[in-house]
Amino acid sequence: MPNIREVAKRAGVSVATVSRVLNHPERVSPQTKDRIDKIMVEMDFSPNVFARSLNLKRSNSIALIIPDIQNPQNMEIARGVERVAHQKGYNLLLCNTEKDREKEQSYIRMLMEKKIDGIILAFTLLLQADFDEIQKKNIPIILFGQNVLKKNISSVYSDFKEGAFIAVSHLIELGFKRIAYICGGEDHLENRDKTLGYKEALLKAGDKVSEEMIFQGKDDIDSGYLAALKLLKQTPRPDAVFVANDLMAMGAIDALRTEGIRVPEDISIIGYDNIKMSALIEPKLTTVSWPVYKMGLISARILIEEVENSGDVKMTQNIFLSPKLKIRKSCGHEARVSEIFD
Amino acid sequence: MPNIREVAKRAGVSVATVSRVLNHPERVSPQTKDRIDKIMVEMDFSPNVFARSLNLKRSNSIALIIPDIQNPQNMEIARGVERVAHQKGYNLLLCNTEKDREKEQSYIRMLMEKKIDGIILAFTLLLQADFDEIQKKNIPIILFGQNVLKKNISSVYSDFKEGAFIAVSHLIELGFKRIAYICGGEDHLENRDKTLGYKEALLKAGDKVSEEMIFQGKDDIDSGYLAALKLLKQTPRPDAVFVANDLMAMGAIDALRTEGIRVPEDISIIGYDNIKMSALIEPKLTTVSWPVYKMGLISARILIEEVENSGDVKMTQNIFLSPKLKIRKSCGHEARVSEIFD
DNA sequence: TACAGTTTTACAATCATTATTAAAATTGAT
DNA sequence: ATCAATTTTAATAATGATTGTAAAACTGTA
Repeated sequence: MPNIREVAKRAGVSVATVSRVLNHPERVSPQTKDRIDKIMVEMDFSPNVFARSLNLKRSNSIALIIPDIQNPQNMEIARGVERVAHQKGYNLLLCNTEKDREKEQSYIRMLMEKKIDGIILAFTLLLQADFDEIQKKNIPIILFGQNVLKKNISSVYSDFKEGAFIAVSHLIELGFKRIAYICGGEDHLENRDKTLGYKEALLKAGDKVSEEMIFQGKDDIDSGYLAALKLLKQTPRPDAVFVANDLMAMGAIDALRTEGIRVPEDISIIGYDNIKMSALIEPKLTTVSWPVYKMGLISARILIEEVENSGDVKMTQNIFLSPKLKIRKSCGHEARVSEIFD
Repeated sequence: MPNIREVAKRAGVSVATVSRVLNHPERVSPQTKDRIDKIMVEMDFSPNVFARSLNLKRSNSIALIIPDIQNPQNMEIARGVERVAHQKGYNLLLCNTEKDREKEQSYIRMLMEKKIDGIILAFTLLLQADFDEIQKKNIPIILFGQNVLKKNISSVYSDFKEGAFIAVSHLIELGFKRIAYICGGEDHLENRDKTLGYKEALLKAGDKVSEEMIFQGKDDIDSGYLAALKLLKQTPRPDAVFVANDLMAMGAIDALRTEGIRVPEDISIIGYDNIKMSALIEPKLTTVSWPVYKMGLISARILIEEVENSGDVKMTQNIFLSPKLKIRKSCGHEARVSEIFD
């Protein structure tokens, strides 16, 4: 593993010239550049990144912090981010917080010490104090999926309140009267937004919101299963359920099936996320889709932009992509429509 | 962001002493250690990782290379690896090759330049030449899921040939006579192993292997769907299918359902992987399970062990975990058993 | 040859740490 | 108080690339 000095010696030039070939090739004559390039491959030389980073104060890596690596939506973010990062020559550090604020904070600390170039924070549990800490260190961050505009922090988000509103309004239009709600962990802001959307849709339709119709889940399959079992004990039994994500919806459907309840004939279900699997279960899940992968791409792009233009005045971008209803079978659309016209 | 010199000055000691407090606290008197510790918090000092790495020639990060971030099994590996890495104070670089050998090579090159401490290579497409390259640089690697022992390279694997053998043997025991096979990308070694297992099981049972019963998939849902459609055109129609992974199996079941073929009444399906979702579809999928998450944990553990003991003589470990049949509904076990006793 | 313009050099400083070696301080025993 | 042994600290070198400055060595043209 040769260093720049040896390359310079072999080429009969100064280290400054070799360095310039590496960093400002336009300031070096094409002939010498070619010659030095050749010698570098020949010697299998590549500049020592540690030394370079020490000097430049950049690591050429970005980090993605997600709450749950087992959630396919989280992985879609990662897929998008990885793609852009690799394409732009950045490494991607993956940080899975397991929905644990302490682990998230520990990661943040680790990353700041590591002098990471930038961070994408998805569905964060951090508090304002934590953000202040990060901003003090001047590390660019992108907030992903957070519908709260923070001063000087760029964000990429989808409106989960709106999405929930659309979903529940759909159920209302189909004529359902007792619409239950299985919500996700309330420490996550986007889940609170969904709750707001659920309530607002009911209120707008003149229905009243009953807390007994809200069942607490924890964003994963098993908690969806459990919530559905509880929900069945409710009398009168709900005739439709809005589930805050597809994973829980799939758990819920599984529970209903084991209990012999038919979906959508006995109960309609609507999910959120439009994960790939939601089209493979029986009945195919009606759900709210939002462009996670694309949002992952965008996040990485604007993060890297911020990293590379950190000299200029900072431009804070807040990018918004809307959710859309994806109608399939789990709300028995066709069946219901005819019922309505009975 | 103070440096070690400023801390030293403030404490009235030399930088060497501060450094020793950081790295060999036992070689420093408890009083001065305490005093300097206090000053370090006070000044919010943390040692510069670039300078440290430059000196120590280690980055404190490991990389995980996987072929497909969208495959839940791949993410289970990542989950295990991330857990151990974080616990031991390492950062995890995530590299998604998208099953592209060029991208995999480009990552390897990037990582070697980055002087990564170690690499976990899952389901690699690399050739011997690539390995030689890596070994020349002396970077510890762990091969994941590769049933090929390479000299001086530790590995963690499950026997996919055996798993396929178990699956197909199960179908044979259930009395199926025309057992088709939807295989995964043949450039992946573990898929070739599964093919071997499929053939061996048939041969052992005295059945003959027919190439027309083998359908090429590409490891994802859609290719499973397509393969199933082709399979239906076969006459006589297969009465059971071994699918090389659950993702494709789910795609296949979806195709069969759209074509009005019942599973397991008309065709039985057995998958591979036992992904969480496989228990949520209708019918619940019979499949072969293997401990991916655990293997992820182990991989990270032995990798970090190798990284940290790189001074000692190297111990090559080859760790093996066996697959197990998970019987659910998609082969119509109960139904079939009774048929057999008719 | 002289001149302007471009390209390259030599050298030092910088980044922040750790390892090595040598020196200083402390301890206990006499 | 003295000496040796031990502990603790200091001083310096090494890690490898980047950058800047001032001087030198090349171009080609007139």
